[in-house]
Amino acid sequence: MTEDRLSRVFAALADPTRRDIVARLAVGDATVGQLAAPYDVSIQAISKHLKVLEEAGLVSRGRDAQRRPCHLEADMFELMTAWIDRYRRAAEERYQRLDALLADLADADNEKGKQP
Amino acid sequence: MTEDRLSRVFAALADPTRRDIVARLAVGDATVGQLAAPYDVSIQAISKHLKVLEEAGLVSRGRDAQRRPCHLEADMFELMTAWIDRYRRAAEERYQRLDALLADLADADNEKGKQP
DNA sequence: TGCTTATTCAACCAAATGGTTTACAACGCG
DNA sequence: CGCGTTGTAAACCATTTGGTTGAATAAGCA
Repeated sequence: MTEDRLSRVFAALADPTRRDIVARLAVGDATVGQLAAPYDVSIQAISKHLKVLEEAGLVSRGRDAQRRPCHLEADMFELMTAWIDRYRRAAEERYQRLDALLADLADADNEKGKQP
Repeated sequence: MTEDRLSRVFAALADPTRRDIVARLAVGDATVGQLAAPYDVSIQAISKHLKVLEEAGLVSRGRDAQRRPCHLEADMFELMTAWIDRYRRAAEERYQRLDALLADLADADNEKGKQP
């Protein structure tokens, strides 16, 4: 394996067409042909996009005769939200500490100002 | 503009080095040199990464003499979580509707079974 | 069996990406 | 002023990516 899960998930969702496909699959499962219909790119291009989404763990595929129904694996989203939340929260905490620090400094200044 | 905000944010975070930098900046602001120190790539490569993060709106840079302190813009994370949550929730709802449907079918079968 | 439908595989191409090196700009300091 | 420090810009290179077309595979149907 050359790249980790998180990288593949983020990279997969960096493409607007793939985000579109995810949005479509959130409504319900669909075949490659059904997913390709709205776009004016070849069906092979959509097949490639689905492979990327599958390798990222965002989509799984079953089999129904010639068709390969695609299914959204929403679990992968939690992996991303976990990552994002971790650093968003850290940044927020840092901001609050800075805020408190500035408030303290302001207080100190006020104290000083009271005895010229 | 050739690509939308969301695409740039996802693409920026698809690179492990850039996710590392975000993690580092969540702790506190830092200069390019400080951010580059842990890696064995050139400082120019890190500078490029920062440019990508900046264009994605994830990082902003001030100026302190020769130094250009980098600051994490945590707001951008909300854009992502909003997108993710939207489709995760849709997929969950769909799953629950399917669940209810299957339960109904099972009930119907039970009713049938009661009168042979 | 052969025909049609649904999908993937393979080879190819242009553009983007992540890295390098060299050169250059901005600033503080002696 | 000249000098070291800090960072960006430019040119270049290898690899990846998103697309194409044409051939191959898989399964239902006449």
